[in-house]
Amino acid sequence: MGMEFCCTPVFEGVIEEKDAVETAKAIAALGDPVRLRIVSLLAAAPGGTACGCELESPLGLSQPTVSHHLKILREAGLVTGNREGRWVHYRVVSQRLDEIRQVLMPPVSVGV
Amino acid sequence: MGMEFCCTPVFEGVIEEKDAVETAKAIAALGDPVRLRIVSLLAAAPGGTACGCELESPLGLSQPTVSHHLKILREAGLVTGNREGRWVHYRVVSQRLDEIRQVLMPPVSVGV
DNA sequence: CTTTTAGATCGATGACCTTCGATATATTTA
DNA sequence: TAAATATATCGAAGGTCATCGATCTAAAAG
Repeated sequence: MGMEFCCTPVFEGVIEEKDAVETAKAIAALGDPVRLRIVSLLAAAPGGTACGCELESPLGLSQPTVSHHLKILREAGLVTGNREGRWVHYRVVSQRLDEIRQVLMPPVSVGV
Repeated sequence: MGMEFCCTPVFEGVIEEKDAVETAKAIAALGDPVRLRIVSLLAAAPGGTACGCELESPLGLSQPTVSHHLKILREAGLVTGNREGRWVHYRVVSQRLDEIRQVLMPPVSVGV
């Protein structure tokens, strides 16, 4: 119980099943090579945004498949989509990435 | 290319498909409620270790199922297992968790 | 209003994944 | 050696997921 760390350690107690299901769902959204690349592509895009149609070619996937992955990322809160005319501009939600990273904070106060 | 950050930003360039597959596999290993709880249980265990047989009851799963998940976590480098007599003492690999967290480092230099 | 383009949804298919009982292997104990 | 305990592996059943073509909705352009 030292508490000399900047962020709340994850596994102070044992994570409960209900929380585990919810957290795992968010992490699983990133546990796919296509979705990992989508996040990467959005982050590297000029202005940090890109529309779905711009992702199909670099990913080498069909439009429905890209739309499917974007939906999963959206539902996981990892990207947002703003419609502008015909296009939907997608953007990475950095705060959500931060949250997931904090969940994976190693249990420094317990280990070894 | 500022480099005013303590850690290497993730998405400087776009992650390549090959790397994405490998990284996604590691993240997917944590994208499961059971395996998330296993990591939590190991971290909370006295000395940071526990054998497989101690996990069955709190997880409410059969021995083969627990063994299956431990294998996935092992192959992802997230836990190590040291045999001592009849038991295999499992332990969380904090460094591996750190690596995954760094991969998810938000693209601060690009966003918004 | 018709055509064009972007995006979402539907339905199907094939692959993968979780789970278990049964069984095999490893190691200690009697 | 025989029995008991911990772990790993096998094979099967059931569910979930990624992917696509076809289709529908939304919005701009002609």
